[in-house]
Amino acid sequence: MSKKDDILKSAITLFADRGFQDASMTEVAKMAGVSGATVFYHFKSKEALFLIALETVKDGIIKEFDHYLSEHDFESGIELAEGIISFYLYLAGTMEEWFLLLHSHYPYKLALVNKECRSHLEKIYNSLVDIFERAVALGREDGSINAGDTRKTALVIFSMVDGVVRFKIYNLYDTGALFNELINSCRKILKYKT
Amino acid sequence: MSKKDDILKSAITLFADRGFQDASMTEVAKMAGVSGATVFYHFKSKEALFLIALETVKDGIIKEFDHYLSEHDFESGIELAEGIISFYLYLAGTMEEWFLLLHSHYPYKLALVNKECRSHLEKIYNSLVDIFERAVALGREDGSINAGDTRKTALVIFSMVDGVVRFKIYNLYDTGALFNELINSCRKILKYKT
DNA sequence: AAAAAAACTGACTGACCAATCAGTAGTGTT
DNA sequence: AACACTACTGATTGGTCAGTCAGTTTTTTT
Repeated sequence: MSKKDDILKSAITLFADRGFQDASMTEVAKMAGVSGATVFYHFKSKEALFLIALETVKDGIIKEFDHYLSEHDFESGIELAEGIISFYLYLAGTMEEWFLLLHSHYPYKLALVNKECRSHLEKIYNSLVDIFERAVALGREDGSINAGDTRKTALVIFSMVDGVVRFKIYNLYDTGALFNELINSCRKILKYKT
Repeated sequence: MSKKDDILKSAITLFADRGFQDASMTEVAKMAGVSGATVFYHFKSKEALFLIALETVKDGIIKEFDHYLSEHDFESGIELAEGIISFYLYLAGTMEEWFLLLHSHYPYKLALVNKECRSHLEKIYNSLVDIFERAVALGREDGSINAGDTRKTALVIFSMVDGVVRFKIYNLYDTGALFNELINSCRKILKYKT
């Protein structure tokens, strides 16, 4: 792995763990084992480094979901939906850094004034909601899902799952104990007519 | 309102809007219309000010819910649950600062090393989940709710509602358009047997 | 009105941090 | 070996910030 990659990896860890403002470029450099000036040689500013970190997270999430969906077969829309939910929770456990970064306030503040940041966030959330939406649409075709508006149903399911992820990464509740209840709740939302 | 109150009010606004690290004591002082040193006269450190801000939010949320519940009558457990959800979303709209503060990363990081912070957060979340749980328990008694485990059902509903609130305060989706879908989804989760 | 206590302030300090720059080391090309 | 180019660094700078302190103003008490 190149030093540039080391820096990027350290940056993701530190931005996730401490937030943008509280993670210093000196710390990033130290963690990556390079001098402070080297960080600025590879990334022109702290904000630029953050944007590339966010882009890396974006690409990672999309790639992981593509891989998961291509490797598994599902018998119905509702099974696909349950698979996606399980994988989302699994990913939030193994790649906690990504989700901490996405749950921090900074990117959403930056998005208000920075087009690139806004674009990354939109891409991430649209991709995720699209994945949920496709499952709902499939289920409505095969009869396993009877919920009303496809997009809105996908959004509510996504809100719920992401809400549980937030509880997990902020150490508020034990998500493991909640998994079955979450799947059951989603099943009810999807199965029954609105 | 005393200057101490002015300072506290400004602190809540700035901590919510910029996060702990990015809100400076000088800015708090400026917004409150006092000198920088006055802030330190009333609050011994930035962290102490944050803790009192968090405590104020805690008291505010609990008081608002107490007031709402004492002023309204509900015919069944499920109606109570729907009322609570509506009021939670309403509060997140009118008192956005409180929820921004609760959705920032800092208090949860601080809670790992600071007992008082941990205590405030536990009080807030336990109070809120208890409110949801009482509605579920009531509904199970009067037959309007048939979901399984009371506590876990309350937790999942709370996750979902708080997830939608996060989308709202981070400007990700229009929550207004999602309100009916959210209420319908909750109804399904609560109404049907697990 | 005098004394005491509380509220408040301007000026300052030491620490930290993002960013710069001049220069050095390494790597490949001719 | 000379050249060019990329990767990297130590030292420095200008700015910001939390927190302190000595001293002033305001309020309360006697």
